[in-house]
Parts: sequence; structure tokens; C-alpha cells
Amino acid sequence: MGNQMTEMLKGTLEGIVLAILARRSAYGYEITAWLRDRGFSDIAEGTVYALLVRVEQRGLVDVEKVPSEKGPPRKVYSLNARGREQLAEFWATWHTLAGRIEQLRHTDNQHDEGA
Amino acid sequence: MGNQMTEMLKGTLEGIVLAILARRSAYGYEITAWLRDRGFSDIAEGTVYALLVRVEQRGLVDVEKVPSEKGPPRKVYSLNARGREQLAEFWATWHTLAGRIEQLRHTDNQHDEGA
DNA sequence: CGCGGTATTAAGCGTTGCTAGGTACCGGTA
DNA sequence: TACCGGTACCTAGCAACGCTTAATACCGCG
Repeated sequence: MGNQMTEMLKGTLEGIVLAILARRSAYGYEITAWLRDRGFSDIAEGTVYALLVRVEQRGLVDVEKVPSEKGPPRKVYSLNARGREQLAEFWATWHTLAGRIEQLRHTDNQHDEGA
Repeated sequence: MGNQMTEMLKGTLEGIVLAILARRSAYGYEITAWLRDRGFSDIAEGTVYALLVRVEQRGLVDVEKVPSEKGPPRKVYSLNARGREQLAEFWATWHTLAGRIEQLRHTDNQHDEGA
């Protein structure tokens, strides 16, 4: 992934993970794999784990330790009420930004009224 | 602006400014004012100037000092060839990310094939 | 003369994603 | 038994970005 995408993920990756958790609970390793499958090819594992720690500390998710048959126990995260609020805010912010940026793309040269 | 927007601007603000410069050359103070008019209400002035310094150092813009009748001389920035390339890359990255995120919004529960 | 608008710059901070490395559990194989 | 690879998680240190705050400088107006 170019560093352009890296920078753009700042501020959106959290929303992405929250959106994933909104559909079903999941653990870090699973989320990373899922992300890779979905085209976010080079998101580092460490990044996902660090993010999960952050959202847990902010109280956006609930955590449950579940034993695994194939390795160490999994930390299964599920979105709680606070997390759902945060996710809603994320979508609002995202659509605001996306709207403004698309405007920027389509507007041609009529931006003189602001200068 | 909430810090959600602040984080989301990381990686996109540069593209936004480049897109503005693609339409016409401008100086920092002007760009800031223009941004405010467009709804990016709370983008700090310092942020824009710092960003302009960065894109100048990376050779994406040409600079010309133009005397002002109302204050100190203006540094007028204009997008050059490298800058236009970078802008194209920005749009590509943006649309890739936006596409994936919109998918995330619309997909319902059929993400089992990846797990 | 001071104030406010114009215009730019710089230092220091917090947040974020990445790199790189380590820990731990388990089954299969030599 | 010993080792390796897949599963699963964590941490320290780094770089990039936007924000805060403050300073500098030019100008016209009261």
C-alpha cells in the first residue's frame, strides 16, 4: 500500500473496524484476515491490535475471552451502545467529508464568490 | 470541528488543497478563507501553511511572491506537472477507499466467505 | 499611536498507522 | 523428542499529519 493510502486510513480505519464489528463480533486476527480479503491488502496486524486496544479503552466495545482450539485464546470484541454511537458519528463525518470532496471534484471553475 | 473530522482530514487535506490549486493558483490566506466558506469551518490557518510548505518541498507546486496592497507579500502557489500527477493519485486512492467503505455500509451480513 | 485585517512562519503536542520483534498455544512431521 | 508453521496477541519506537499558540510584518483608519 502506498503511503498515500496509509495517511488516508488515519481516521477512517477505526470506523471501518467499528463497521465490521457492527455486523458481528470478531477477534483481531479474524478482522485482519477479513480486511485483507476485502482489498485492504497491506494493513499491518499490529495496527489492528493497537486500534482494538484503543477502542476498548474508550469503552466502545465489550470484550470476551474465548478459548481457541488452534492457538491461544481469542479476544472477541463486540460493539456496544457507545460504539454504535461512535459509528454513527463516523458515518456522519465520513459523508460530510465525502460530499465536500466530491463537490470539489465536480465543480469546475465557479469558485470566485468565495475569494 | 470534532476531532473525528480532524483525524479524517489526515491524508485528504493535501488532496483537497491540491484540487483547489488545480483550478487556479492561490495563496495560503486565500485558500484558508476559501475552505472556511466551503464548510471546512475550523481548519486552522497554521495547518494550511504547513501543508503548503510540505508540498512545495516535495516539488508539487511552483511559488511566486506577489506584492499585496493590504499586507505583506503573498506567496502564490500553482500546481505543476508533478503536482497534477500527485493529484491524480490522490483521486485514485480516494475512490478506492471510498468504494470499499461504501461497500461496507451497504453489505449486510454476507461476509462469511472470508472468515 | 494603537487597533484590526491581511499574510506568513515556527515550535511543540497528540493521534494515528507502520515496522519489527517477541510471546504463546497447538498439531503434524522427521 | 525436536522442530516448524499456523493461529493469536502484544509492545516499543518511528514517521506523518493536523492543531495550538505565538510571533513577525505590512497596511489603513480612527
